[in-house]
Amino acid sequence: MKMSAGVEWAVHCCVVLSQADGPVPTARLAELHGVSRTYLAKHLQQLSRAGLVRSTEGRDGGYLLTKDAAEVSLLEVVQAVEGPEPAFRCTEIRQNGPLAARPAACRSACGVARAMAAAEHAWRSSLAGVSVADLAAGVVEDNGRQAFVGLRDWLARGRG
Amino acid sequence: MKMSAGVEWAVHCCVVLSQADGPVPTARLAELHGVSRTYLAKHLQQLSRAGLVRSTEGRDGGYLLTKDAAEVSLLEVVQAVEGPEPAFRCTEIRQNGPLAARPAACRSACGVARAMAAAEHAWRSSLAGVSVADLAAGVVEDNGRQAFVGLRDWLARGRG
DNA sequence: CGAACGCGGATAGTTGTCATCCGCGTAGGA
DNA sequence: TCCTACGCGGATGACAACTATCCGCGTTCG
Repeated sequence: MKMSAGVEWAVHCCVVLSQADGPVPTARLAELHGVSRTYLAKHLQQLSRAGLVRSTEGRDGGYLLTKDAAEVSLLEVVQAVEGPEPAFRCTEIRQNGPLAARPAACRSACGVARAMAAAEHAWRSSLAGVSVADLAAGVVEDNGRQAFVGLRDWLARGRG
Repeated sequence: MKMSAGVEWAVHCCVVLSQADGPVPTARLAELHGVSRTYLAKHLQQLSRAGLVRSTEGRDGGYLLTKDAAEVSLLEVVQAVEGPEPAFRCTEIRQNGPLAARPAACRSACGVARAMAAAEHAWRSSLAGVSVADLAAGVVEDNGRQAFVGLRDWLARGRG
């Protein structure tokens, strides 16, 4: 059970976008994080389709957060990249074999699926409780207040 | 982010084993659940290596739970099949690029990794709170008390 | 001894992730 | 008007993981 590495990239990009003054192009985000430009573009497109991010086309274009960073939860970012499907998929094996449960008893999900769903709900709730703004605050806590000052300078240099 | 289908098989097998009077061979478990015998064998070997299940070799051999069903958590079964690695793997991209965080600031995990780890901890806690005995009780609740009577009969017919 | 069983390795088919490239449309500046 | 920088979507391919099967080996019991 592994999460795509694109999730990590997407989250960090959202944190950076929360500090940007204008649109940030893919190439800048890729250079900043030291990752593949073309592949990062794919994940940014996913964020765009999910509505978390807005793209400005044409020259001087780039990406912007669509909402305030405090309104964007980590869960939204993860699901934009990973998709909404739960990790556990019940195949209803209780309906297989010689002792198959009667369909009448299968109107509700089986106990195994219920327990798995509850665990994933706990996971999603935890992610939903963290916003991009919280993550940005964590960076300041770890790296000092001037951490984002350097970032804004570097982004502005790109716009020359 | 998908979980292996083998997890579902393994969990259902544990519930069945909790109701068995003696060793149950792989072929019987596979027939009962309508799944591939050879592939299920792989997952049962994983449970065996994890110590959740004990194998009796030779003729009339098969699998037994090593502990009381109330002592076996769903988390143990999931991790026996899926492995212990977390779904999110931090690649420390904060140390990449022109504005890399100083190594000194990276002694602790980055905020993103911390949030992800907290969510996975919530997931594991939820799974740890459910035992195989709880799942068996759920089957009785859904299918009536005689659900496992038929199962025990069917398993005994195999030993006939 | 023979039959039934678990164990481990070898082997593929299929799917999903990771990554790259190209052509297209769009917007701003010279 | 043209050029350039940019996002978008499709096509493509390398690689790993999951899914599935088979075989030979050792063990146990009648």
